[in-house]
Amino acid sequence: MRDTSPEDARTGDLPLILLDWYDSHARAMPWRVPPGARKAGQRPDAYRVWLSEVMLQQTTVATVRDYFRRFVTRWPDVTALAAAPDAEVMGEWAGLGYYARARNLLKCARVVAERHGGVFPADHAALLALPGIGPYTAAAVASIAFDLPFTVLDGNVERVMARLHDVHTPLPTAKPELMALAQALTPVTRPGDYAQAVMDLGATICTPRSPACGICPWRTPCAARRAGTAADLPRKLPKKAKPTRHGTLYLARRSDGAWLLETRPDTGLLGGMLGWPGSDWLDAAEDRPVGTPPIKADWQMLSGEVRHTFTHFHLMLSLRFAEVGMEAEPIRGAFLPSASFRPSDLPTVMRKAFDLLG
DNA sequence: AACCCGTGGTT
DNA sequence: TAACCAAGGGT
Repeated sequence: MRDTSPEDARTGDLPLILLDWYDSHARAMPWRVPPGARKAGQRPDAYRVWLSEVMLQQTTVATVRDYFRRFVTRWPDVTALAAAPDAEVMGEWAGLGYYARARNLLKCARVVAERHGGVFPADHAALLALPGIGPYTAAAVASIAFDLPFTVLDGNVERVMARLHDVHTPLPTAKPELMALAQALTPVTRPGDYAQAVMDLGATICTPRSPACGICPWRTPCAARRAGTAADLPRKLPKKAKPTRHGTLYLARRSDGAWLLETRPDTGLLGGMLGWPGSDWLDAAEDRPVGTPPIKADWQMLSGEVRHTFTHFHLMLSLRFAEVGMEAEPIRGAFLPSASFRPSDLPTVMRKAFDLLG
């Protein structure tokens, strides 16, 4: 067993202290190879690492687990994913949010399939050049899948570094400073396990609200713990208030059970996703926007209302419902046969509207 | 550089 | 209940 006394901290062996902690405290995840197996030479599949990392962008592990399992069951490798129809991938992603991720996921899979022979490049710069792979994900795949010594800087690492070094500069200004501190600690040995170890530390011990400093493997060298500032770090610039927008959705059911839906344009909010036709969504309107119905029908207003909050605004939607005959011609959207309509293919705000029908 | 882009759980 | 937060990337 390696020595983890305070002596290590003073001699600057923080990475080893953390790796020792990780060896016994690593969280188990479907895309992860545990530290014991990694030491025996096993490496995680780069496709699974990449897929999990994209899903985990701004998304909790608990939410990602089931999506990840469904994706790898349906598309076991990048070639299979690259061959999938857009609508199937967007439908499987529905509910996860940040739908540009799914569009870029497909673009990336197709580039890897066509230009890299179906193999993810073991090269940081080549990874960074792929759609949907930014600085964090490139470093994560390079280190976790290929054990290349790159430094991940996500929300966890920012928090851990801000506390370890008692950095009071608010985010996002502090980002370059925190990156430099994180890079200085990244070891050449086991960089993949180290990257996952820092994130596990941030997720389980060095948590945002009440950090468990008493059981932290870095409690001795931690400057914020010494200063009593851990729970207040990292500082963040205040966020803008969210405006409230209003709009109307139209839900039409044909006599054969088909639903009138449209695929949204692949740019902007809910881009590329299935949804109910409706009005524009406007700020604090005196009169709620009604727009133009997508089909000629006897529309009835529903009493209920959909409330939903996006990243940067609240939304309140009123609903109108109609039953139409087989001869009816949509002005917008297309009828989707009930046999091929899965409510789970809808983004959450649209599924809320469907659920409101009962 | 600043803004856009989802959702669900926690406090 | 409202605010905060999560393995960020694109433009």
